[in-house]
Amino acid sequence: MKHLKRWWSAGGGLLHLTLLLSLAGLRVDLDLYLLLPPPTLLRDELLLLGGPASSAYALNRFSASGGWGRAGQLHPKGRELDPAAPPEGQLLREVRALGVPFIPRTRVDAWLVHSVAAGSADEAHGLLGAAAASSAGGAGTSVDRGSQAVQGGGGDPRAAQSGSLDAEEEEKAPVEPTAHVPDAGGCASEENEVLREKHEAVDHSSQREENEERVSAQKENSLQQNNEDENKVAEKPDWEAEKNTESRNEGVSLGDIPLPGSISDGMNSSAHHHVNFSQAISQDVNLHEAILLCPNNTFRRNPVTRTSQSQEPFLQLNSHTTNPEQTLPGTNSTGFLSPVDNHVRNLTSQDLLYDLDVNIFDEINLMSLGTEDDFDPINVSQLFDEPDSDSGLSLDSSHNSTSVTKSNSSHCVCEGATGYCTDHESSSHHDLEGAVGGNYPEPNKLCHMDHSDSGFHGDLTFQHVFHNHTYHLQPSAPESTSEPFSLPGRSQKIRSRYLEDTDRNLSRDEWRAKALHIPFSVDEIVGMPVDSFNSMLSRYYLTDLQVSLIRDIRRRGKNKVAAQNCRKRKLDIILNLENDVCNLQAKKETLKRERAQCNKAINIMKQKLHDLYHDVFSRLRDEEGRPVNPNHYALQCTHDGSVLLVPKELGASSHKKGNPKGKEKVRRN
DNA sequence: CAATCATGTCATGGT
DNA sequence: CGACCATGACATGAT
Repeated sequence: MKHLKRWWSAGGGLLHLTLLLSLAGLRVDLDLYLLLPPPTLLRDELLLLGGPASSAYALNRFSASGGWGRAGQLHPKGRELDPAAPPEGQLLREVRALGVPFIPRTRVDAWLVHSVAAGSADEAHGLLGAAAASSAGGAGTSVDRGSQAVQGGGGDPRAAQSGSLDAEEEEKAPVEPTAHVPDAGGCASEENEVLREKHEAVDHSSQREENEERVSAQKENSLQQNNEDENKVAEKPDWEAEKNTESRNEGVSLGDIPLPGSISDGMNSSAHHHVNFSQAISQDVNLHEAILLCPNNTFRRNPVTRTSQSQEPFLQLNSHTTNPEQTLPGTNSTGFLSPVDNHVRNLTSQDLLYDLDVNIFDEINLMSLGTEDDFDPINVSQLFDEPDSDSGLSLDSSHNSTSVTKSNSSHCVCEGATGYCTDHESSSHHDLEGAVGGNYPEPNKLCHMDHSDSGFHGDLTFQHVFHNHTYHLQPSAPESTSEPFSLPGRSQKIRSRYLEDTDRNLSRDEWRAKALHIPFSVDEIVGMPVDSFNSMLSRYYLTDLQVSLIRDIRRRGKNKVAAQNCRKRKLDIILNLENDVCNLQAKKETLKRERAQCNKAINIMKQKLHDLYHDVFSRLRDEEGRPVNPNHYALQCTHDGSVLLVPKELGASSHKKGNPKGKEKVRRN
């Protein structure tokens, strides 16, 4: 869908509209053909792409009316497609002239049609009829594949039967993921068996070589495209577009499901039709791996669930798109249909499966991208080995899940599905966004998934597909009680991963919460009032581990804030004390200065008094007219204000006796 | 490489 | 008694 968006944003016009419709036709056909979201979702996707709503609805009406027009030409199973349609070579040229990268998938379909047309007419009618019925069914018409085949084809009942058979066997096939390519026949319908028999005379070895070359050539371009996707993700936070991208890729990916392992044979036969399907082959292989892996991953973990809940094929998902809750049990593919407006933050086992599967299909998309256009083996190897990648964390080295994906763009889908993000993270963490504040459609009981015992040790590709999911749950056990990487046996990559996350403002608790799929943000957990917090815990089905982690997060968060406040307070106190010290020191200096001034004034007063004293004595005269000696006499003031001249030796005694003996009144001259 | 700082976390006590 | 807060002590990473 990002291609769609690119084209859409590149310019409007009838050409683009036609192209969109064509692609939509392909998508819708894939939807019906491969049990992908119905055209209603396509409408939403187009809306989310930013295109005019009228166009989206026009698409819906268009598809509902069955008028696929060019879509029918694009897709060999389209309603208007007939054997007289232009050869796929011309078709592909036309499409390529429009810049449509769906060529590979179209090739496959075109090949399928041509193969069927060249072979059994009844089979062709069966397939085409089913496809035509699918197209005629229009947007939003949720019909299971079998009924489609019966209704549309009207002829070959095997087509209808094959629909359900495919769906069932698609779930069973993943039991042996490593043998998916040859075992893809497990998903094969009877038509495909016929096709396989029809083309098995072709040289397989040469085809493999050609495929390998094609794969490497395509993978070189894939990473470039992937980088473009990442850039687009970085500059485009809306997860819807990425979801659409994933959906498109899934559509392309899943589109190859009905073309089982025999498709390689079919590709060989396609040479008769002058069509190079090697690209489609590589795509088909990877996508088939993906589709095989998807249910395998989910059900491998819980075989009981697989047998008890997953009996419904994918088509059930498709038929219940408008009511996703009904499609949930055991069908992890609900991730495709994750409605945006579902209830937020209901953590369920299906939600976990949803994340799981979405991540898986993210990887699938990566692979399909890698095989679709460009592919760089070196980059891909880095993609698997790079510890700094974003989408996953391999917590358990025993899983060999060291591969870390760079398919950030696809991971945005998860975030988009959940639609709740509190962190200022780069798009690289979008695969985890759902963990914190996720959008979960139904509050079922949480299924604590333990991927550690999944025992999956597939090849690198499969590890790549699975590593995200090992990440989700690995930290759960030790995480609640210790640091993410405090255990001595932990991988260094965990540490680097964690440090990376912390560098991106992803706190430890956020990291833990995401790891345990806590459906609340750390801020919520910490800042929520206690009543709301308790009611929240009671409202959601959370495991003890999750509750414990949530409480720990709350405790740590509050204590962290308290510690910050405490330190801030302490610093304030220290600063205040320092200010007090400064103030007191300044006051002390001031007092010192005042004291000095006072002393100086006192001295001045003393001097003046002394001068006055001597001046007074110099003016005094005794009875004989002689100057009074100040050493023998002293001046003494009385209460009435008179001044007496008292002899010093008599001063003390006179003080006792009252009136001095030789007391005289001072006479001023 | 040690010292210092900043921050998170835990334990503990008080409210 | 539980929740919350304050704070000392410790660990760890950064500078």
